[in-house]
Amino acid sequence: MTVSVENFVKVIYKQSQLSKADTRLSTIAGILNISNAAATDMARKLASRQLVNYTKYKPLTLADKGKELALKVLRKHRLWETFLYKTLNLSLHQIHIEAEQLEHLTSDYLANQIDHYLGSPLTDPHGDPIPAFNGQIETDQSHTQLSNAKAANHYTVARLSGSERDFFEFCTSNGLMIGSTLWVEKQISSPKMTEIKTNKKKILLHEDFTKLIFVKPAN
Amino acid sequence: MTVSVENFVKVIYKQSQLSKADTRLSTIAGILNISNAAATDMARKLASRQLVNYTKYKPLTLADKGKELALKVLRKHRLWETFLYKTLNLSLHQIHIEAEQLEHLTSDYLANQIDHYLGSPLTDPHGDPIPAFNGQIETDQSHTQLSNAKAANHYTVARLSGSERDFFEFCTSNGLMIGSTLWVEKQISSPKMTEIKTNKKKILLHEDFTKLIFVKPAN
DNA sequence: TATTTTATTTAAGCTTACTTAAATTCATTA
DNA sequence: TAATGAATTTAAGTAAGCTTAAATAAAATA
Repeated sequence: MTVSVENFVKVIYKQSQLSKADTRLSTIAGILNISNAAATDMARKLASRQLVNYTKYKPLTLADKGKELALKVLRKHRLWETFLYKTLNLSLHQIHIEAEQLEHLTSDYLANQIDHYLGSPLTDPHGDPIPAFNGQIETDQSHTQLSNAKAANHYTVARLSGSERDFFEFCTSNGLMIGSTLWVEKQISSPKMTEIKTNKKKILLHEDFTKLIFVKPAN
Repeated sequence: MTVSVENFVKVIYKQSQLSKADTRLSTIAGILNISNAAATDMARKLASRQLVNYTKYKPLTLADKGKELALKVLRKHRLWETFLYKTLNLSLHQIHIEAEQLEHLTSDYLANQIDHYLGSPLTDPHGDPIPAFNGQIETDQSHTQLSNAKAANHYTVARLSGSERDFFEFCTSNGLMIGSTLWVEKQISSPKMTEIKTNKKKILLHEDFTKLIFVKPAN
């Protein structure tokens, strides 16, 4: 499998998992930074290889083999992130950058060795679930975006699903780490913002960030 | 830089370092498992990019930029080998297999982090020198191939420069590891073989292996 | 030195993964 | 429902990295 093919199915998979799933061709092409024409081409080719279900003018979906491949790539990505975080202490942003490359040239054998070394973790340092060797993946339905959290409630940070350096630096410097608790002061509707309290600090967060922060009710 | 380009300059560099340096086009093509025509093509292209010195019908040599690139790739390869050996305990053969892939998708930043984590080692687990960030590389002239060692002398194993599983498994199971000492009993000329003694065991080694085992006089 | 063998190059062609530009289909809305 | 605009597809073309087959140059040998 080439890097292009792996990224293509990976992006479709990730898009299909979002609350607002959008797997239209132009969306996929946009994320991959290729032309729509190139995406059409790839879609047809991968359909002939039974990786993608492709009907002209319809959104793309993954066939079984394509989903399997996407999960394999995602597994390698997240195992690398966890491994680099633990051994080399790279930042949340940096592990993503490096894993984005390494995921494509990692053998199943090496992935399993890393998994074993780490004690088969269920999530990576961003809180994203790590698919098992057989493709099984935990999908905790109790997670909600901070933008949808209810005011006057305690929550625990469960996932930081951004990929930009600014986002991670903001989170790190404001104590928004996996496992930390926060209090939702209030939700503001226009522009969509959320006021929260962490460790005595009050922070006003724009939707751009609250959509990327997943929380679950604190026990 | 693509994988093909990196491998091309890497192979030229490694060939140029051998005692019997052979950088003819067909030799390079053979190692890379591509046709001579493909190698000619690549040589011309890389010459135009100032990576390779190419004169029709002449052996290939590296230009400064090409040597720099080769050393960068080699550095990443050997850092990965050392890292995987230390953290994951992979075998001497396995670290080579994995590093062969990872070397191409590793940022300079990540390589430096690995280097720092390892305490800037001078050699990898096979005894091969690790180029520094600036391209400096140790070339210990006191190493000789076991096939050229003098009979009735003590030596220390300094490098195991093969890449096949069989070779490493043989060395491992016969106590031929970096740093272990051996006594050269005698050299046999036809067929070229070497009789050695390690830890009470006597072993008769064929040139196929003794050419790959580098030793230095034991102190 | 002439001939043969071997190495290298040239030529033509293929696949992957892209591009831009034009044509077509779909969805929306007047 | 007909027109408009956006999304998608088709068409034509490019670069990288290969292939095989034929032509040519270099090296070896008689």
